[in-house]
Amino acid sequence: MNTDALVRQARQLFDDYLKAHRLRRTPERFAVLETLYRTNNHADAEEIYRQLRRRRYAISRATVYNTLDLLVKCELAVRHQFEPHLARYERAYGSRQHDHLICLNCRQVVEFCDPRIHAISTRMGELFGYRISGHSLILYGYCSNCQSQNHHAKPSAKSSVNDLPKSAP
Amino acid sequence: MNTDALVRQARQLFDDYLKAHRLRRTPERFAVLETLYRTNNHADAEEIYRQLRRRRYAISRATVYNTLDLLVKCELAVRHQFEPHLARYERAYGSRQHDHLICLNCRQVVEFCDPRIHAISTRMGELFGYRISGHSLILYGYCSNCQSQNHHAKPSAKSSVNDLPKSAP
DNA sequence: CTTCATGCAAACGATTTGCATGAAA
DNA sequence: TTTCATGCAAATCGTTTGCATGAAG
Repeated sequence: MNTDALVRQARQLFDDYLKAHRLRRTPERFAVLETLYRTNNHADAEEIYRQLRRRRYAISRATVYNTLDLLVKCELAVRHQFEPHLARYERAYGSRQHDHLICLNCRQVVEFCDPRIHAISTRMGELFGYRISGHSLILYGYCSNCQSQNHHAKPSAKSSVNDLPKSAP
Repeated sequence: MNTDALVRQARQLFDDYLKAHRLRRTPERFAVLETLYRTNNHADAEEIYRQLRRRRYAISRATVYNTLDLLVKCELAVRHQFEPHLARYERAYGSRQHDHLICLNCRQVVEFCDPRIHAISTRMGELFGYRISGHSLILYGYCSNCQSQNHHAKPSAKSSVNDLPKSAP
């Protein structure tokens, strides 16, 4: 998977979408798209904002948020809520549907696919008369690396107490 | 399932936990426990707070939050993040493990079980060398009732624009 | 009497919003 | 020239925190 080619295609799709919806094709919007598509996945708004700033690209947080919303709307991005108070974004074009496995200590995210999830969706939809439009499956645990070490060790520099989800696990 | 009996048992477990950890057995803490266990499930902190207030029980929001955290810690409650910016709590004693199906229009929550989820957890844990400690599966869709009506109709009085999760589906 | 939980109000932090400016069409 | 997106700062809102008071032990 050539990143440049992927970015070019995503740009084209975004351009088409903006045209079709009579929205403005501003450089800021394309900059956010490109940053998301070139960033290691699962970035939050602040990461995208800082990455653009690091490249001395002048943009405001508000525009980053607006554009991410737009990208979700046109299905070029997916929004995830892995933990409370922090939305993470992932590119949606050029990658197949998958779910996530998260390490509660180092927060590493692994992606996986399992056809049984789709089967469960369909089955429950029928059972309860719902028209299913999507799902979110997150497995929580400790990666092999963190299992060897002490789980209660300080999380890596980037993270803080608030980073660990209080939900689910 | 007799609610009174359930509450009594949960109270006992909480009492034991507080004693064992040398924490104070205050009336506020038991009031929150009881409210959670008597409330239709999936209540948020504000609902619990208002319910206590409605019964003219004087308590502060801070205490409600503190106690809910405590209940999660001692595994008498589970915290869910069905939507951004709002944690919901569910009693954990006296109900078996299950997952959730949520209507994107009326926000009704249905619970379901499917053994395949456990199988998936185990399989992925092995595959990636993770020790799995929990999971969260949420199916999003439209319930039969909301399918007949217009999905874009105003959500019910209690909810607002912000209520609909922007993530996942 | 000595903690420790409570209540209040202020602080927090991610996200949203209102409005004036400036760029896209 | 006419929108409409941007940038900024202020507002929002669920949740957390600091500190003085009061109750549990």
